[in-house]
Amino acid sequence: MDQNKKDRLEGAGWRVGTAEDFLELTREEAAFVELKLALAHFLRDVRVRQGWTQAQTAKRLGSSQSRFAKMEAADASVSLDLLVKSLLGLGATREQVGQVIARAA
Amino acid sequence: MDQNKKDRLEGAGWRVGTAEDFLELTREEAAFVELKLALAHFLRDVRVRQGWTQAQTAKRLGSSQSRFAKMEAADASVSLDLLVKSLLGLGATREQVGQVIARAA
DNA sequence: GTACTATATGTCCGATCCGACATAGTCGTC
DNA sequence: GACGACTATGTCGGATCGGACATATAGTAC
Repeated sequence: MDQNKKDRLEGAGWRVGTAEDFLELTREEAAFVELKLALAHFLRDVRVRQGWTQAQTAKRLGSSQSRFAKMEAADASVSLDLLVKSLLGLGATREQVGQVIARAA
Repeated sequence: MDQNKKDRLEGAGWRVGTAEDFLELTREEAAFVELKLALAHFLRDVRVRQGWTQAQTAKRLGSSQSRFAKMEAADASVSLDLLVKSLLGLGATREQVGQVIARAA
């Protein structure tokens, strides 16, 4: 974000900064959501790389399209358990999951 | 396990093999429990390294001694979410968590 | 053996999660 | 612009999780 836009927004009563600042997350809360986001993106990658739709993939996992969409969106209603189990269920390895979490992508 | 013992046990009606075979876990179920175990051990390491008791550590996290004991034991009633949040809450980094999951310890 | 501290196990109930369904967007193709 | 396939969002009932408490077990010092 450039400085002009920042100034304009702040002038209009917005606080501008990182998601952490904005939502006033603690360090560990921020780390946790980033971690979930990383897994969610990886989940999408895995699916898209196979050329599957959300509905197909969900069925394969015994879930529903809507929940799978929420997984990919790292929705607040999806747990780390569900994300990790889904990744493993789609063939990802423990090593891959760990690397994604550790940032290495 | 040596072959003699294996034979004796199987002769007595036991199936002998890995935990995976015994409990008939699928590959991803096995990977998931191993992953939880790794985090649970790491959690204990972190606590012990600081010289804290379970009760002290639990209080610090806003939890109870009994639940913390279950975390360290990777009890079935403990989620990945709780394990990861607890580790981050004790100061572990995302990178460390990822490495533990990826096996590198 | 008792007393004390630390850890483990069992249970309860309020909170959160998950599959399912409905429905609303989005993007092509005709 | 209507249709179709895909994805996103809202909600609900049943299932699972989590803090708390009680209690059991393990280890140590006296």
